[in-house]
Amino acid sequence: MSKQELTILGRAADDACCQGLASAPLDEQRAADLAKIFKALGDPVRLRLMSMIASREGGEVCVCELTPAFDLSQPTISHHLKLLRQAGLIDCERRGTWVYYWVLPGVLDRLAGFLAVPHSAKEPV
Amino acid sequence: MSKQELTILGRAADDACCQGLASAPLDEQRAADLAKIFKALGDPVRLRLMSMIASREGGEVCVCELTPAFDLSQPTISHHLKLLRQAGLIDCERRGTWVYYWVLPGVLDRLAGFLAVPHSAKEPV
DNA sequence: GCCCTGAATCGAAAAACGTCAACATAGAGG
DNA sequence: CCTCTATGTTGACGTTTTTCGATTCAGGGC
Repeated sequence: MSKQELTILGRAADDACCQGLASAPLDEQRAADLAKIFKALGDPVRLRLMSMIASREGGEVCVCELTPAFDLSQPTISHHLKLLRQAGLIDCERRGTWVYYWVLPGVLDRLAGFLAVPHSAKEPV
Repeated sequence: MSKQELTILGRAADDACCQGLASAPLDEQRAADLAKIFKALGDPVRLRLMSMIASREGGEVCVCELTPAFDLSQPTISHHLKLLRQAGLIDCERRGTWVYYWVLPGVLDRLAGFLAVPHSAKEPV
């Protein structure tokens, strides 16, 4: 359950951190990988899910706490969580009856690093 | 041509920078505003467009330089540029026959700040 | 004025997406 | 084993998105 295409996209975000959006034109492959990540964040429900998970003390949230926060059916939430997982943003683990989700460490920081031009690159001092 | 809904979404990203994704669960409104921005970046073509514009020495690119970089029709590129503009990420100006695009200053940094948890908030030291 | 070039808009078709109801699966606890 | 609860999966449907060709608009030059 916890291994999907995390590696690929994780790598994508990883590489991306070292060559930001504004440092050079993206090649098609990297653009495709990164677009998948941004697309995952490009939905209000998924953004809120991410926020609920990321802001959680302890880093983990049970699905049973996420679902009732929305006016959506349980399968829909499950579907959104799956997309976030396939984008390499979160992962999950079943523990008895419940499933817990957490944000993969470093992903958000790498993504932020990709967006923000490294200060040094901006101002050569 | 240069004033669309830039203000609204620009504000959204602005507020967001002060209350990151991981600091507290996003309310519906902010989630919707921010999702629009991420959705704009959630397409390979638009990501490449953003990158081509952002990485440009001088900060400006003529559409006539962007269009031939893709295997897509001119109207399609024009449409993607419009979406990026409506998301508050770029702006443009006509100069004679040509139209030039640039990345709105600070937008990418604010977005990055929204994603990356402020270091201080992470480690209270 | 007329035409030419660059870019945006319009209208339509195909593909992708978000959502649900129905069903399937995984554990816990009898 | 049977049942109950918590999640994931499937199939379908309406909406949105992506893309194009055709058209329109804006300026420059004749």
